[in-house]
Amino acid sequence: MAVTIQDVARLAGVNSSTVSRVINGKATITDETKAKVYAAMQELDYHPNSLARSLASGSSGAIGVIVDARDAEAFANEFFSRSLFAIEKEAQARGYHVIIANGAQSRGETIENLMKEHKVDGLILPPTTVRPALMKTIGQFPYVVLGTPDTMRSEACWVDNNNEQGAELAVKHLLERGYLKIAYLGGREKRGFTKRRVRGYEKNAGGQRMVLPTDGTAEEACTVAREILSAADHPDGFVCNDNLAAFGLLKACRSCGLRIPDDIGIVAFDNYPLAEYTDPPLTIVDIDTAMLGEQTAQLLFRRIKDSRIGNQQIMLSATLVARASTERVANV
Amino acid sequence: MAVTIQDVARLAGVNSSTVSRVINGKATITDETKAKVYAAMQELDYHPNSLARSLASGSSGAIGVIVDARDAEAFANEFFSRSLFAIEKEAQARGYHVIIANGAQSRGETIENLMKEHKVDGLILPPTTVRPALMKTIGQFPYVVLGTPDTMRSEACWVDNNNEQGAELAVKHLLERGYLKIAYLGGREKRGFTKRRVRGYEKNAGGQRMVLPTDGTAEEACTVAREILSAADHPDGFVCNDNLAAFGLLKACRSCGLRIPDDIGIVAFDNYPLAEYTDPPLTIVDIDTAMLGEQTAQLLFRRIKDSRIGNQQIMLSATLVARASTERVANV
DNA sequence: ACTGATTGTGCAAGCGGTTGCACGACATGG
DNA sequence: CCATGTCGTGCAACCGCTTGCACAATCAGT
Repeated sequence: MAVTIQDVARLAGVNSSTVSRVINGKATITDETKAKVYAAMQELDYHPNSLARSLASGSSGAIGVIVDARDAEAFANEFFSRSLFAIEKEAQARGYHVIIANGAQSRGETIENLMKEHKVDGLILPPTTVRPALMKTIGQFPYVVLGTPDTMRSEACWVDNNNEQGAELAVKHLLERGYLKIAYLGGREKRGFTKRRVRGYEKNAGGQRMVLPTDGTAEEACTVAREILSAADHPDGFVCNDNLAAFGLLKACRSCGLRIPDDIGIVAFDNYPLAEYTDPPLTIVDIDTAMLGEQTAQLLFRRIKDSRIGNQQIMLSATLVARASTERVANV
Repeated sequence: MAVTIQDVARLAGVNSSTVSRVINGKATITDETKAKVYAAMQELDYHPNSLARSLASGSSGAIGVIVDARDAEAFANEFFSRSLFAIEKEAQARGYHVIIANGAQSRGETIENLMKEHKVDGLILPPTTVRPALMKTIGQFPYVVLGTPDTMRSEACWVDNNNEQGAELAVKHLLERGYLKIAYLGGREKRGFTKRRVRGYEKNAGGQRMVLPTDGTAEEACTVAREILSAADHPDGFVCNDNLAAFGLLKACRSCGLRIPDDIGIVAFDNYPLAEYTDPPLTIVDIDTAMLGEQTAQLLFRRIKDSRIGNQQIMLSATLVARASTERVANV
């Protein structure tokens, strides 16, 4: 049916192995022969069958990106999408394909299959999948975790942004701007990255600790915030775990008649395009998701190429982008 | 190195072809033999090499999803992400993998390679890739366009939501609520889906036509809206091309001292989680992206299974979700 | 009991490439 | 001028699985 390497060889008057070598540049070939082969390929519109090539060469030419998504939200979140974009870019530059797979429903099965059935040469995993059981089977295989795993933190191979340091930036900024009583709003407290952000918050909040976890929705953030803000000595500064929490908080402030940034200061995590279009625009802790994806992919490809490269941990730092939601003149 | 089908066959005391048949259920096999084979597979922790399997069987077991993204935004947009989630779900249910690839930089090359190198059994394409040249090569191959192509609209195979009807809903809703002068804000007018939305707007706006295209950013929407709103007889109803436009418009209204929904009514396209958390919450035209992805994937798999299934066009309808941004009592 | 259909399994030829080994041709050095 | 290298290409095995064909064994029908 399709045109094979044999057809090309026949037309070019050489052996198929020569054609293979021309394609892969794996040996010294006369310019004359090369020309004949190229001409034949052109004429027949030859495209090597990547399946056959993979089988013979032992590498699939693809990497797998596992997502842990029970619902569409995780797929849709900016963090994942933007990282994925960067990952795909790195992969394409190296002639690799990206297979995405949802690992949520199938506890590890998907991941192991991708690996054991030779479908991918390497894997990018979400932190939740890092468990001793899985690591035992996957340990020898090229993988990188995108995020900090809760367990096996110092053994696993991962790339993450520094959530703890990000939260520190946020708290310091609020204090500098003259806010006195700082709370942390949003996020499921059990989640790894929330825990680390909370830790960064605690370290710098000067002994105070007011952590207000939610179920992750804007709605609950609003409810929780409203309750807190109705108390007499409510906080005047908030670090929000994400944009949803910030939106809920904004709504709560409106309904309580509190003004931002005069009465309340707000810093939110994540660089969300719309965070600049709230009223007022939100000061944010910027997570460079593109860089994150890029670094993760680069590390993975390094490990695919050279299996001796051991596990390493890369921590990228976050930066603060000040906007109007904390624009209070200090110590008024 | 890895355990092969031969190893299993040897241990089970049968021929490798029997093992193959057991795995694929392609023939009648004694229960006894089956049991032996399963036991051997278990004992050796056998995983069939999908590469070899694909080569022999002629199908890769993967579908490709092409994204047309110059920047990360397209990847990050809800539309794409949520559809992708649904597509992956359908694929996983059928034992297929999903390969994503950015087709933006490489005009068609990526797409053709995916197909011609037998890397995928089918493709989901963005509307922008539908060109006669590409269709000539891809026409015989199972594909579905996610969105309405501008050219070859009636020949190509696609699934889309009804943007025209969605815009009609929006305009009718505004008129019913007593808004009189309706404008369309946002979107690059050249883009296919924007064009169709504008058409739906025009049909129902009762002869008036005020279309305000932008470069797609919230910033420009804000600038454009501010200018329009400063005129004496400015519009009192807006259909926004997306949430970014709506956010820009909200900001413009604030700065002009116009109140929503009393002075201005707003309907925005797309079901964005935060659209409920603006001030006031936005009335939206809900595009069911999950359904869109699902239908697209299902159609693709039907075509993969049965190559005689011709090109078809599926149009899903949009629904309106009324919220406070249009909550004006009619004819006050 | 004999023939023909059915069932269960083995054999071996692919699927379309890659790659170690071999070998002839030509260049180089003593 | 012969021994020794290097270069360019062909040969054939192999990657691990699928599948058409063959064949022995079992079963049903008359």
